[in-house]
Amino acid sequence: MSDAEQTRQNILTVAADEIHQHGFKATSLSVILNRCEISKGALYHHFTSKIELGYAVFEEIYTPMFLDLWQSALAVEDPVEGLCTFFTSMTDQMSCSEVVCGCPLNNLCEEMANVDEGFRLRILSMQEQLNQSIVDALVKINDDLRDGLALSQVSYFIVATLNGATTLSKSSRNKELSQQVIAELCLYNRALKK
Amino acid sequence: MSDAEQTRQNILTVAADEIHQHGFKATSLSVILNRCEISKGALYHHFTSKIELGYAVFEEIYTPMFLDLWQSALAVEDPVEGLCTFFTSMTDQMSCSEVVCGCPLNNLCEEMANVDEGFRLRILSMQEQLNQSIVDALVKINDDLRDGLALSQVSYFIVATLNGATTLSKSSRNKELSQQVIAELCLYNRALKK
DNA sequence: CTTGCAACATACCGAGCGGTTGGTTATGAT
DNA sequence: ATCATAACCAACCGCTCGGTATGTTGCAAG
Repeated sequence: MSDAEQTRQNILTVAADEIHQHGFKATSLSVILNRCEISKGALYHHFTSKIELGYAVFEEIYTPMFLDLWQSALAVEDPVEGLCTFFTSMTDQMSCSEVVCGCPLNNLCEEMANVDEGFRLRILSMQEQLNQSIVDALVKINDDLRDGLALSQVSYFIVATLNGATTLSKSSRNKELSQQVIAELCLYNRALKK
Repeated sequence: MSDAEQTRQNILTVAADEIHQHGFKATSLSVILNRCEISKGALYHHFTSKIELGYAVFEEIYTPMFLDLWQSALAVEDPVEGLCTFFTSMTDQMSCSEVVCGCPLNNLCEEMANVDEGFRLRILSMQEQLNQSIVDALVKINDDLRDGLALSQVSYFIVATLNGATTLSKSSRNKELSQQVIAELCLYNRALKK
């Protein structure tokens, strides 16, 4: 990787971390510059504006990380159990700081979806991709599932609950609440089967 | 109501609306001043700082509005059905702008809980109150419910899902997603019964 | 060996922010 | 009628923000 590309990647990584911690608007370019030990000229050489940097972070950092995580949870023989173990192990492994910061994509959706169309469309696209992935995985074991399930609706329900769980635990500063909600979510998941 | 109190209430109402629309940090005092047609001196006569104004909005506007809403949904013969009709009618009646803005308390939790301890504790207290109200309502019809339910866990699950639903629909700019999640939530709710 | 452009660095800009200061007007008790 | 104080106003302050204009360095092609 060339030096320039290295610099770009470094900016993206640091920016992703800052945005995760403080949100997009509260993320200061000067902090990114300090952490990267570069000048403002360097940043604006690679990105035309703050918001373009934000889009790049979304597309090149958050999106692949997110999709890979869910894909690995769904690409098992029993995706229902795959999701349950995914949710449980995720919350168990989360550090306190991660609990407080929440899910980067959920955060961005909350903060930016109703403010910036570029972010909104990117988030929307991701949500639709994710929903399709879950539906596909559930269709594969359709014979084991209860009749009359609206799978797309079920999928959105699962994602919504998960996001709500992480938001809830932001106020309690611990993962207990999150774990409770996820325990209940796993009960719901398993009840999808016959 | 005295003129001074009128001014104070006006500030609170306008600030509540601005915070709902743009979040706390992005809410500009000068916008509030313009909308209220008062000077900065007037605002700082009634509130010592921006964040104290935020606390006042939370306690005097959001909290009573929120608790009353839930209380009226729960204070019926069958709270399970009460919640279902509450959720459904709420999303049905929501205007597009309300869909985009989301729930004020959920927004504040996302934005401020991990930044300001004053907000965090107020939000946490509200969540605990709300959870207790739901649990109390469910206990009353315990005989009609399935055995072995963890009612507090169930209650947090419901709230988390509802919050997640509003967040989801921020990116799609319509209430379809929200309605789907809530339809599924009603199925879950009714399945709590024997 | 030069020349050109990518890859940075430095210094600065205007705008908006929350907050303060010093004054003015209205009100209500004495 | 007086006078303290509540209620309010206008001007300003320091600061940080995203963004820009200009200058410098290094490498790579010709």
